[in-house]
Amino acid sequence: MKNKLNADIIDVANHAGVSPATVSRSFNHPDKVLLSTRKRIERAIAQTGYIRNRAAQAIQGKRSGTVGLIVPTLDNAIFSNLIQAFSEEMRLHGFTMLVTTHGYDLKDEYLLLRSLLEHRVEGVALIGHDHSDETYTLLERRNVPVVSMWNYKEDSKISCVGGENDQAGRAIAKHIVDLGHTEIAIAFPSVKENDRARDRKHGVLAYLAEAGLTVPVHRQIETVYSIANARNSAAELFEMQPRPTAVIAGNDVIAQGVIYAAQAKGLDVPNDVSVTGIGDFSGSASAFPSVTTVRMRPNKVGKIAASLLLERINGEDETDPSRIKVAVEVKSRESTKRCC
Amino acid sequence: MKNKLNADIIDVANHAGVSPATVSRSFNHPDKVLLSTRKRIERAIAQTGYIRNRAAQAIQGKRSGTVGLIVPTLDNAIFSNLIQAFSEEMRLHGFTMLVTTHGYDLKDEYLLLRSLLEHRVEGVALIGHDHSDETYTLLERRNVPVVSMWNYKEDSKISCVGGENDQAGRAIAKHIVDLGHTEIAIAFPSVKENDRARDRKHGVLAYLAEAGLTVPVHRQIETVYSIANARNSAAELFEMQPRPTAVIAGNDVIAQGVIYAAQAKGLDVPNDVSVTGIGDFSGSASAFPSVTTVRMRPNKVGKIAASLLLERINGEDETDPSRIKVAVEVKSRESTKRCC
DNA sequence: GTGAAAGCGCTAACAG
DNA sequence: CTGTTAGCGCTTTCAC
Repeated sequence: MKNKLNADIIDVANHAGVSPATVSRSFNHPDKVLLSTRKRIERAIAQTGYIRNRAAQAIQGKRSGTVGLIVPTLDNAIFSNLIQAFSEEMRLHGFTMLVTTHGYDLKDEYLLLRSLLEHRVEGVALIGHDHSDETYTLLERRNVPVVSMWNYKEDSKISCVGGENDQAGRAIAKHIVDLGHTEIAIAFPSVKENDRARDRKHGVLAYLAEAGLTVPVHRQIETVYSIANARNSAAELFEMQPRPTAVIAGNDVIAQGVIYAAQAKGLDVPNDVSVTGIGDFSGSASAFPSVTTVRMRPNKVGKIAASLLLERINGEDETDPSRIKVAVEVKSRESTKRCC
Repeated sequence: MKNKLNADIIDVANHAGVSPATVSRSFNHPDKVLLSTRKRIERAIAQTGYIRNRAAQAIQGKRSGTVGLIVPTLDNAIFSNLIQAFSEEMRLHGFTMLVTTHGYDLKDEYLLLRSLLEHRVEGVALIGHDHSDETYTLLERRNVPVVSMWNYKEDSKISCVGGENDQAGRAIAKHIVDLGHTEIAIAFPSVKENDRARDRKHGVLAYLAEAGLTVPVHRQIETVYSIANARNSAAELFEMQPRPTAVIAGNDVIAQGVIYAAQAKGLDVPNDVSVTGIGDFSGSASAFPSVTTVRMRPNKVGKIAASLLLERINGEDETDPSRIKVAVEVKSRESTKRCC
């Protein structure tokens, strides 16, 4: 009964005068242990300063108590809400989250997945549907519970929870068209390896086309995901003749950049130009002017995705993918106005 | 040599015609294995689809390949940059990050720390210096490499990397005083269990006091960390008589909310009122008006903290805490102007 | 340079 | 309800 630096289950057992198995049981099946012995064990745990070793537990081929999350980036607000919601739900159920970022590089994503699997995560959450073949193959081969967040897709290979980004694009385009705008510009991030942005952009352009409106290439700007970049890239938009009366941005951060760019040119939003985002990030409703956008409900998505994943983790058999659609909805606010 | 679902090291060994020990070695001490056998093993790995089991590795009492990160929240931009930088550096060195959030509840933080230790993280990163006694005790008792990010403190119990938040507060207060403002208001988050906010606020008030300025209580508003809340809480500020000519906010998000509140009241920033933040979050420089703030260099802090932690993890002996001060610097921008 | 064998800390049967 | 036993998958001496 030496005083090791880090007590193990045997030390605790000795201290409590029981066998290691009983200590183990009191953790994993407390109902199968007499209350009095459980008390004794608890005291022994406190005395020895014992902390369970999940690694030793995980090695039994069972629960590691972890889930993996792979996101493109943590560096901005996009995924913050989603991750927070997902994380909280997971924690509520006793899971710890391993988080990694691939910086929109799907080659990297595969490597990250591998490393998560090395840690024997019990489930994996990804963003969207653009993943490398290797990623999909590995997922299937290992038969890991997995869920894709943020984009609903009717025929997704894996379970998914999210809004229809295509619909989001159409909806916001409709909003602008309904307001009578015809001189329209768009500002989107790169759609490479990013199905969310691609779907949104496609939805916007498709709706506009159906409405008989085309957006000339010089009015389609591409910008990376930051207010600064969006503001810079958008500046040129307001020098064109004729000046666009509406700018549809791929997300709220870009929209905010566009608004700043307009204001810096002395233009008023929405009187001189209407601007829309997609996402309804926290802050968009409180900005001045508040930003018209499409609500995507990241909290809901994160929470549902976590539940779905937990179900899969605890479930016996792997059924077909579940797909849960979270409704998107245009939030009309101060940054848009009837045209001209 | 059956085709198990998930190959283990023995399957690989059989496939390669070597012993498990050699396979293990080729992972952990590749230089101790003949190149030719290593090749053979690699092929076997590919064929079997083997993925290392870190849990089994960690159980040897050695490397788990993980580090833990405990932050107050992921839900907003504050820590995004910091986390991203920290995470990237860790990943570069082969570590995977376990992330948890405590929602500014230090009781919870302790529990989270315990759960991270259950997973045998090799090191832990925390935010700031406000932690429960239990947390500090546990850290010391287990002798876990640990680093505190985001606030420099000369006499911290544990290693730390960050700017001096007290100085940040003083610096921004000086900026406002130098511009001739005397009717000053402040808008800060709760300083309970949050040493960063407390130090900043203290710095601001201390500097103002030294300059002979006091901020009456009704001009000290408390707001939670969001643009929406800040905007709401700040609204009353602009109804007071005399109206403050400057508002010092505890961070950039709150500053942005204050700016919107002012604009919504028809006030011009900075002509009617100057507003400052602290933090220089991404976006603050590109806002319109751009926000005068104090640069805290989250990327630098995150990266340095990671390096420090890695040093500790790899280092033989635990020396005294290292403390690295990252210089803070006022960024004077459009949201502030000489008074009256 | 490689293999055999003895655990790492814990859990899941199986007895009792 | 509790103890005994036999591993989980891997790493690390120690021989060879």
